[in-house]
Amino acid sequence: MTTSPNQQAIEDFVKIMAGAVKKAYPESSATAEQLRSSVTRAKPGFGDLSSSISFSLAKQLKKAPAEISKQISAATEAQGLISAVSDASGYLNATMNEGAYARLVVSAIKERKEFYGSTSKGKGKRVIVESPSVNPNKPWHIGHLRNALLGDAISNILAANGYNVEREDYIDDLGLQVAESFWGMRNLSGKPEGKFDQWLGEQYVLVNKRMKEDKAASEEIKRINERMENPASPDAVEARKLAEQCVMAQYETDASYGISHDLLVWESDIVAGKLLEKALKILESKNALQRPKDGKYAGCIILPLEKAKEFAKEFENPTEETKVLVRSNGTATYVAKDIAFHMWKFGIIEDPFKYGQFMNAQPNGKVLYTTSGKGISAIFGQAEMVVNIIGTSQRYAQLLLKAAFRLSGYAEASGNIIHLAYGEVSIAGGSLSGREGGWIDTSGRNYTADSLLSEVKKKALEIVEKSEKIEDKRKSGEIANAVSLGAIKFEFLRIAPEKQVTFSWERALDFESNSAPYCMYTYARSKRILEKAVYTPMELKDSDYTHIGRGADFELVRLLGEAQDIVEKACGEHRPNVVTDYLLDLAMLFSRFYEQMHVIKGGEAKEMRLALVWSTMHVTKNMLMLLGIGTVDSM
RNA sequence: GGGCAUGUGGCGUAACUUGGAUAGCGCAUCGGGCUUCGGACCCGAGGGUUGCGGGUUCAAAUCCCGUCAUGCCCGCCA
Repeated sequence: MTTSPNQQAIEDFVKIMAGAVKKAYPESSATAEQLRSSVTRAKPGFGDLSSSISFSLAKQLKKAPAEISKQISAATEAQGLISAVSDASGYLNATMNEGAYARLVVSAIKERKEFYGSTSKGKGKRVIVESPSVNPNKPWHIGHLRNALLGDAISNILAANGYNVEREDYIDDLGLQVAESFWGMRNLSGKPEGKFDQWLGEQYVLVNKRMKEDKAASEEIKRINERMENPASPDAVEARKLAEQCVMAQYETDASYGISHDLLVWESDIVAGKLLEKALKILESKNALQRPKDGKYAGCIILPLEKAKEFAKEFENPTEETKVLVRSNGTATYVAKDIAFHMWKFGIIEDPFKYGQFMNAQPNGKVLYTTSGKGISAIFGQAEMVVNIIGTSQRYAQLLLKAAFRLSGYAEASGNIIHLAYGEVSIAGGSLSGREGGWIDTSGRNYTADSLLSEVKKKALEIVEKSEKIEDKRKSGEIANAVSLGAIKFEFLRIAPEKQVTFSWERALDFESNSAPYCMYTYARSKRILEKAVYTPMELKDSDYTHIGRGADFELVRLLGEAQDIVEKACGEHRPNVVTDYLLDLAMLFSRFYEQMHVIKGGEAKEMRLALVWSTMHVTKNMLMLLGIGTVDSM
């Protein structure tokens, strides 16, 4: 287990305090854990680390915090990375030994390079991330994009914490939407042109309008949908082909955003594999189900929820006493299907799938597998943890899912289903409904992921072409592409997942400050400085570490020493915006450092400062990678 | 009717899970800085009763209760 430089400093501070507390107040008790959790990053002007332990001890000691901190402070003996401890209005403030800490941070980065910041917390644990699961009859709009970007970032962050991550995309090819599109292909006159998902999505809007006006068409679509449930029917085979063609087009969007997956799971394969029947059998054997003979739910299979009240306060509402899993006509509800799918995810149900190759040229170079009627057997699923990137509107459905696991005795799995609920994306004055066509803008600038990327690219190219820093103009397109992807991804990821987003073109096209281009600029800038200095990273001499100051240089060291803490936090909270915040701090501090102290003409401090530039460059790159954002050497 | 989430300067947001010193950052506004390592930058100024009202606490943006606003959910629909 790797301990970050910051954590090491905190440990030293904790040791010092433990010794001092014992000496000053032998009658008191403060555990290492209490001391540890009392430590925070110090406010500027109060050293490097602060502890509020005196406030907690005040009650049991019946003394004023200021008096306690004074006594403890007086009893401290500096050791390790901490050079001094003082007290101020009740707080204990520790000052780090700059040279020793800088040495620790710089050497850790030199040693671990692209792995600096990563941990082995989740080593050996399989986790499935499900995202973005877009219906296979329309293009991704910017809401789906938010989902996909969160899924990609969370997957990267989990992987950086040592988890074995499986990226899955669930394709609901049996929904009414697909039946509608299927009907449209047969009955409307338009012929596919352009990108298939875009075309199909536009047609879907037309079919949907028609359904409202034309009762016969509406009835026929419903019959098609019923036939699709039978895997052997010609309609099922044809509809699957249509959906596959659409998914193929959607994966061009995946690829253009640099996103890859491991597996597509098709609803039709879940049905063919009889997952639902197996799941119901298991639930029944655990006495979690009921089959009422009369009353409101006569003929249904239901999941009673009274017992769920004990563990989820959301179930306290007395109107929700039950959830229907199978209707009286024998068809299953969404929640039932989802329970079955999740039993497969956790390996509770034996794997009935065969796997084929869907694509072999993804951005990460890996094959994209798909569930299929034929193909090879392989090890997918069997996860210990499942992260579902699904909108907040599905909160209740996800709770029912967890409840079903809990009620059937799979308490551990239930706790390991994580619903990463993100706020849905809207546009000023409207929604992005696929059905109603809210994603289509008559100005030609759509709210699709494809359209967004091409608009942002246009703007980026304008800026790039004006840049004097790019010597090789042939690279302009490539650079504009990288900058655009970064800008878009960062703009979505910097906002906490649970917050709703109202999309704005103005913000999407702003590349200044709080943005990926700002962070990428830091990288390109540091890279160029190192080139000019003809720098090769090597061991610094002891004397070099005496040239670390107390200004932006040490602040930078502090931040660099926290990278791993950030990666752990982002993972534990499932919040990529922890990483974006860190990157902004890092870029800002680097700029300040650069303005304040000359690197190449830094005299005796030159080697130390170059090492900081080199370190910042690496850490910036590592952290951007977690967000799926690449770097460019010039921009 | 019930439940969940959100509410922070004009706008977009961070800190809330785990209470801690002066609520951080960006945009916009105003003022300053390129003959010096990359100006997609930096420095400075103004702008806040953290929706509102109570409570707990030495200490509340953070925890508890109430209330208002916004969004979403509460089907044998999909």
